[in-house]
Amino acid sequence: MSHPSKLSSLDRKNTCLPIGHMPPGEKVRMLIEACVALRLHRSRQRHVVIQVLSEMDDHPDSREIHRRACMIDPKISVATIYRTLSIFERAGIVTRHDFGGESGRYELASGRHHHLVDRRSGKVVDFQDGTFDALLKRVAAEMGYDLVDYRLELYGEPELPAGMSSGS
Amino acid sequence: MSHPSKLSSLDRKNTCLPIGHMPPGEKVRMLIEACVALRLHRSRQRHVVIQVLSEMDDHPDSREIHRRACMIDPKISVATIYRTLSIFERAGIVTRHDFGGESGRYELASGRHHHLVDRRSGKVVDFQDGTFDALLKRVAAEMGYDLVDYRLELYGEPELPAGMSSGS
DNA sequence: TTAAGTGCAAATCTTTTGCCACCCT
DNA sequence: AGGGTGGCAAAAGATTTGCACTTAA
Repeated sequence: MSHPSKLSSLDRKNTCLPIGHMPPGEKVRMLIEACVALRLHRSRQRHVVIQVLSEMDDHPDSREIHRRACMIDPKISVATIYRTLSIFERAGIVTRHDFGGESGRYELASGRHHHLVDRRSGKVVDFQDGTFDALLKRVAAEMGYDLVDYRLELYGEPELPAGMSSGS
Repeated sequence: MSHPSKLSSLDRKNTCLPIGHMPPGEKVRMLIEACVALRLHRSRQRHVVIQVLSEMDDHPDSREIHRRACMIDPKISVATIYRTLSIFERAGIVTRHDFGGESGRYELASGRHHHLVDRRSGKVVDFQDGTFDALLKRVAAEMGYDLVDYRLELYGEPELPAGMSSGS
């Protein structure tokens, strides 16, 4: 707890940023705004992370995010990456997933959507479907619970259009 | 890969053992049978793990499983626990989950069911619902994928029957 | 007999932290 | 000025692995 910052009040908020498919530049602006709201210093490193996050369209792990950050600022440390991601996660700016099992993978929190992991390539496809929310809320209620959150991940193999050589 | 064993052929099979709510003794018998099928030596330690797995009705992590195993055989090592669980997982005998984030949690693979994590107590409630399978298969197909597997976890807070003091 | 299995400790890997210098506000 | 921050390296925690010894088949 050497870096408690003043997140306490903004901790655990459920709001997601209204980031759909806006251009990176706009995301950057929005993330900086979020930092201002959080009363975080706008340090050079923080800005680098923001830039990396804004340009992501996949779900990289911490190591990969660090690598990308290093391409902008070669001396940024892993600790900073972890600390920043951790703060951003608690503030609801990014979401951390545990897809494979190895290391956590991140993405910008952008409203409710789900993931389909391509077992062949490891790629993650995002998709939306409002059907689940109501259905799952009902399921939880039947067991006596208020649905706070849920995780839904599909694992699939790409359908082969016709006869194609399959790997492996 | 110093212990490749002969799992290769039985690797990645999708079949789950038909273990519903059968008594522990029967589970033990069934797991031993599975070991025979896998051509695994029936060592003392392996039997201890089987016994522990058979008596579980929760979702303990490796450390907890080791602790329980130690109550039967105090000299069983963590390495053995990990190695055995790993083999069992690859053979489809147990399933490993990443609920919290800390360490993996295990359970006997017993057909399709889902989890609702009680945010208040950390307890995990299992439930079944055949509705999802067809629905998700369709969703995946719409994106051009064959649904191989999926993960669905609900996080909820227990509904308070009436007026009760809430924690936090 | 002999390959699989085990224990132990060291090695990996990911993520967190203590400490101190430094920069943003 | 002063507290939030970043870097570095050590720490922590989970899981894996090399090696020599046991043991099931």
